[in-house]
Amino acid sequence: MAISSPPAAAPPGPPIREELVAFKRERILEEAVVLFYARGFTATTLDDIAAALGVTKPFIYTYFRSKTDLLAAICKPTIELSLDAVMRAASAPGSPRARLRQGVIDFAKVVLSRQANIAIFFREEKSLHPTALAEINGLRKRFDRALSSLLAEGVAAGEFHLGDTALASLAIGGMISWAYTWHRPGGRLDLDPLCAQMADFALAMAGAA
Amino acid sequence: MAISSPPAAAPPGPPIREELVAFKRERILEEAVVLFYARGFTATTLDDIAAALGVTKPFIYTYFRSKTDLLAAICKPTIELSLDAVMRAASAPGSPRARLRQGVIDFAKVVLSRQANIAIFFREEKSLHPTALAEINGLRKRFDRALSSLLAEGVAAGEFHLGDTALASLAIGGMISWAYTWHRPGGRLDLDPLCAQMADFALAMAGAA
DNA sequence: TCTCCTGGCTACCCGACAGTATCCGTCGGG
DNA sequence: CCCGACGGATACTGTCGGGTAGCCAGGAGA
Repeated sequence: MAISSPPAAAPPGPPIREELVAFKRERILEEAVVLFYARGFTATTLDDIAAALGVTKPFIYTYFRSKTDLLAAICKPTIELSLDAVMRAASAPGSPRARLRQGVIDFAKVVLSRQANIAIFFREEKSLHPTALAEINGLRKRFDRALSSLLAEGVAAGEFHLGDTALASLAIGGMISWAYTWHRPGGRLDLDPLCAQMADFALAMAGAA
Repeated sequence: MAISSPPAAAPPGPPIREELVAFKRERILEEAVVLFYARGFTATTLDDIAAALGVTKPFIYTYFRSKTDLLAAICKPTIELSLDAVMRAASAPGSPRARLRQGVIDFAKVVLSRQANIAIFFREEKSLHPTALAEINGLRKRFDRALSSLLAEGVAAGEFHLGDTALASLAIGGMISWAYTWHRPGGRLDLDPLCAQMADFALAMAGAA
């Protein structure tokens, strides 16, 4: 289901060759993230990305079908990681309280460690191919549902106190997601205490005082 | 020699003419918001906007200097309204608790009623002229400071319980701002109850249980 | 050393869009 | 009934960026 695989890569190819291809793709993505984040998607040309890599435009075209394909490859895996974080929390053992705390921490870590990717997704959503956008929005729906049902579980267990779990999941998700807007790596707070405080806020919102 | 018709719009110009100009500017902005919101800034051409208004491109150029000027005129007043909401709350009489509640409600109303403008700002930030962006970011700084000091006041009064008021103001501001992402007018919840619930979340985060 | 063949580069095309120079119809005033 | 001015349209230009066709270098095998 490789959303963006090299057009003419033979599946049973030589072993090392595949790794080379993967490595090149990864380097292209890295540089693209830096530039898209700094200048925006449309303001960044493929020539810019190629120049940053010390290659030329056709090089990129041998590893990605199009500019929007590149964008999708930046956004989708990051959203998948966010979903993973909350899914893990939803299906883990332990009290809803502990699981919510851990889920929020893991999700916050994804947001903060892949800040640029997150920012690019939310800013450039409109530039994604409709199909890719639909896939990603499916992931986001599952994210909200998982968080919401974890909250509902906590309410049923008497640990949380809130009326509208769907709204609360949007509020909690929003509070964390928003961090891509203001977080500056190497700022006043380190990653771990920051995530811990966010988790405290989330627990407060859930009425787990 | 009272030549009574200044060629360009002079401050003491004719009375009704000014209103006409303001009206045309407003209509242009309205249509631009709709299109920028739906398709994105760079994907929308000035010809598109002109067509939606039933006019042509030079018409727009007589009321706005450039495409980015149009963008600034969409974003800045909306951010000003947000700042107003929290400034009013900060300098109002009453308990910190009541003022935080009201401030959050007012701010949420700005976000939800001008959802498209907010979305455009956060998505197209990079397309703003650096000067305009700097002005807007100044407003946002003041927003955070005002909210943060209201929280500090509540802590001093013993009504709120939290350690880091600066972080809390980012978290609360983020939770509300994020609503532009998911709110659908005419959805499950009406405006007023929605804002009220957001205010409850904010109070919970402030430790005002 | 000759010859494929693969991977990357040079050089180009084409469409699109911001911004502008110029023209035209209309309307008020004399 | 003419004149001048103004609002707006038509039509053009310059530029820029995504995407592609075709060439060339260099290594591996014979």
